[in-house]
Amino acid sequence: MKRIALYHLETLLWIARLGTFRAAAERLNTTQPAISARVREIEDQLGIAVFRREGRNMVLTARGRRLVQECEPLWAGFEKALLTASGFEGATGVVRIGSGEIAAASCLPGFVHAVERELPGVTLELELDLTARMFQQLLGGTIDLAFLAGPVASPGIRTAPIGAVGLVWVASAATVRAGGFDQSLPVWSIPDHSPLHGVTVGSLSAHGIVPRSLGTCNNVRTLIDIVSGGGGAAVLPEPMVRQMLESGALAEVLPRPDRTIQFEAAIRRTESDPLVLELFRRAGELRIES
Amino acid sequence: MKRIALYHLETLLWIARLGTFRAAAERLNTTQPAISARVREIEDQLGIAVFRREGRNMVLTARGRRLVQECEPLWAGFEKALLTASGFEGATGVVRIGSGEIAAASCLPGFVHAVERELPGVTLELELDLTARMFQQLLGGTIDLAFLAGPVASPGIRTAPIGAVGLVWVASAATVRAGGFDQSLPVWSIPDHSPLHGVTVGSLSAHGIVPRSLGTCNNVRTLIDIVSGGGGAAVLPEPMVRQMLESGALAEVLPRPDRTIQFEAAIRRTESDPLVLELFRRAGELRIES
DNA sequence: CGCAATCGATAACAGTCTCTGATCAATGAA
DNA sequence: TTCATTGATCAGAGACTGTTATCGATTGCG
Repeated sequence: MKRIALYHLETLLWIARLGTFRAAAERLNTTQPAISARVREIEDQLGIAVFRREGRNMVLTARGRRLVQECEPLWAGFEKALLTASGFEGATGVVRIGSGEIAAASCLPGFVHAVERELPGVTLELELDLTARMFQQLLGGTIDLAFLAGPVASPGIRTAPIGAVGLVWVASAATVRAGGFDQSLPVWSIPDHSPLHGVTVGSLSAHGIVPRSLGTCNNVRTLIDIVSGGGGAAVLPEPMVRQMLESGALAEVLPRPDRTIQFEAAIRRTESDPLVLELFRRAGELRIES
Repeated sequence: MKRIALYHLETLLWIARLGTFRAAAERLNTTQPAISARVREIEDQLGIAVFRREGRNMVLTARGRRLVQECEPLWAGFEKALLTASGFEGATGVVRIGSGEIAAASCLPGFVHAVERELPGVTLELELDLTARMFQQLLGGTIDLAFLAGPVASPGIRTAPIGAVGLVWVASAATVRAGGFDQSLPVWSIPDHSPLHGVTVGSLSAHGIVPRSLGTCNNVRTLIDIVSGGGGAAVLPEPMVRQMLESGALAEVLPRPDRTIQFEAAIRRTESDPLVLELFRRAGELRIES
């Protein structure tokens, strides 16, 4: 009984969350046989069946479910006790972070740097994806913490604002020299998932402009490449193009839109891992500014 | 961080209780170097000093003390969750039981047998000692559960009555044939720690008997040997001499005293180990009768 | 002061455990 | 059926844990 370690319980909790041994193995950075072995150890030690075969999946038995329920708060409390004891300096573990591309450009460098400086021992695994998919991944347990653009709200998700960045209308210097912003200039934007899209459309109609075309690209870096290559104009986050504006590669072609892009950090509302909560707290202390 | 197991915490808790690594090692049925290694593992994992050298002892640091305080209920919670999950059938561990000699004769056989039948995997370590010393051992953590004779009360100790046995005045058959109980017959008893002593003295004065001598022996079995060898008369628990009464080796020499010997189970009031609490609960369900 | 007792640290070695990687059987979907 | 997925199993390598036998440091006692 005493030979049950914390990672046994952690394993149990992640299997319960993710549904399969394999997913838990991936989440815990190990292999499926190792997960099987841990489960078998738990069952041997306790002398009960925690899982029951159901088709090709394993499902918690009644006792197993109860055990998980009882252990979850205990495990969280335990992690918290250990982490606070070491002032989070001895924090160890892997935290998966998802981020939208715009948020990544603005938030991730500073955040990652701060974590690596203040919490060595914590490994971050970053994954850039669309905001929409991020929610699934958060709720599904594939990621623990997300950085998103635009005010979002969803049941089961807890968010904290971490700042905003201004927007600018830019086009390549060559485009400006060739006549500036007129109706013949293509406009590029991000698919309508993103708040950037709304700002682009709104700003165009506010200026009474109907562009020749409104192209979209789901990758902001590529979009910048397109614009800087003379492909048209776009509304972009100021920090992402600041350098190119300063170097003259890009130029502003319309007044800056009033609206800003809000950034938020997000976690599961039911998150109990103290390390994730601590990272969320620290993320909330980030102040992103133009 | 995840590599900390439950026994690491248990180790910490027992060091905190007992004061030295060595004592904890003995209590946990292992060696002192193993304890040192566990402590080092905890400190390495947390990156903090849990103990500080103080003369030739190790003392908890402020952080260490806090960690212990926070972990104690968590550890108990884990143990309880695991034990209840397995219905105590998978219970594993060593529980130290202290017992007075009289209580041992009346309570231990049944209790030990029940535990071995219903809770295989639980190892009991029995130690017979004087009631007075039992309290020290309980409070000091050397034993976890005690069986005692006579109503006792002490701060820091929780007790539960588990029954009573009647008393008989006995002497050897030879002694009875030689004239029965008269003033010339020596009386034997236990030192005044025990309630038996009070009963012996009270019963003598109630019968107006002043014995030739009142010897004491701190070992009841030896005392029985003395009496059955013709050495005198004594007040003894009925179950302990029943067989010798039936076989005729001993005979009753005075009316049975009204008073009985009460038996109680005792644990630390602060006890948190679910296994010990469970054994205490089961002990409380014992019903000892004459 | 010297001596014995106690405390904890350390090193070497043996035994055990745990993980990985490569399979295999069972199940369900195309 | 064929293929993809899930978990079980097994052999081997590597890491970990515990024990024994020591050591240095400190304390208490003559």
